[in-house]
Amino acid sequence: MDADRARPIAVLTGPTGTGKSDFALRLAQEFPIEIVSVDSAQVYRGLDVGSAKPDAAVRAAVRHHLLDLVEPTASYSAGQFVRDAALAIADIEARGRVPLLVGGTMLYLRALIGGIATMPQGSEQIRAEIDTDAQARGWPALHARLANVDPAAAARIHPNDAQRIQRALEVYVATGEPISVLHARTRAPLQRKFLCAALVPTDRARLHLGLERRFEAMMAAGLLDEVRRLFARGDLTAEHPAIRAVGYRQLWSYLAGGYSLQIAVARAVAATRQLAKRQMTWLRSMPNIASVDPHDAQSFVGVRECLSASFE
RNA sequence: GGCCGGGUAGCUCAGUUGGUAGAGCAGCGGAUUGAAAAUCCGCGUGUCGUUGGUUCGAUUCCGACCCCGGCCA
Repeated sequence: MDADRARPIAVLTGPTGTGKSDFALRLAQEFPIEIVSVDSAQVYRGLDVGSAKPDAAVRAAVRHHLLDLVEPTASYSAGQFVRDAALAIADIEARGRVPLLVGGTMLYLRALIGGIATMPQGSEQIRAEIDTDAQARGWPALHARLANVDPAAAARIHPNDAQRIQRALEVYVATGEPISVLHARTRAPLQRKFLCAALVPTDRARLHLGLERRFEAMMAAGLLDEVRRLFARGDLTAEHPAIRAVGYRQLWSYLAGGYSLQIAVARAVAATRQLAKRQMTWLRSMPNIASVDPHDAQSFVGVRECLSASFE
């Protein structure tokens, strides 16, 4: 058990659509691995084909954690993820097995590795109040209000970044403390080392082609029906985080009459490319991650080499 | 074949009363602390269809030609 605690935790990340899950399954054939998903869309029940969630057969073969945690009406979060992931890792290791973190939600990953400040979770009520205020006075006015109570945060947050202005004010209203002060108290949640490999394609054009084909495959696998089911529930709107996910958002707009299916698909594919690009921007800024090109013939061997110290 | 539109950034289009042009989207780079597959910031030289003519100067005016729509034969 103490040997386990000293052992670094393996992480396999990278932009969307690069084969992380496939590699994870192959690793699981060689080592006593259980997979911990690091994915902000797969936590929602009912988001299956569009989130590339492992199916029942795969989940029967290899145990997966942190899938289907909440209803799509709910709002999951990075803070919740850190707690859930820590519990999953402890559970896996307590049974003598080895966790492998797999996924591309970089904020979640960074929060787990580097920590996230202890702060109140989002409050519907406070956010609604701030929204009302913003409607009346405009976001620049709220940015100015933030500058009064928390100049450090205001300096870091762009006056147009409504979401972050709102969050900073929300935290101040809820706690009476500036969010910048809380951020400064951030500490790593786990006293563990991490061994990180990332699948990062060198050839951008090839990545783009792959993402387009992948989305078409999702459509062929019934993604539109899946979104129709969510649409028909009646308790979801385009504002819910689950419905804002890539693919779901665009098909939702199509169902709501916003534009044609053809345009929805084109926009969904573009949104996927943009997601992959942002994920790669994250990776460039994160230290100690070994990059492997998934198109390289030796990529699987490379990943196994990177992570093997965690498995033995 | 005739007439009418239109051919300008990868795409959709605006514009220049003659001084070589700009939006949206896409793309690229960046930020990222409980919505993160979210949110936000920055980046715009392209034979202005081709070719002659007029002009100090043409993408803009005139002619011819080519291509794409539509209408008429």
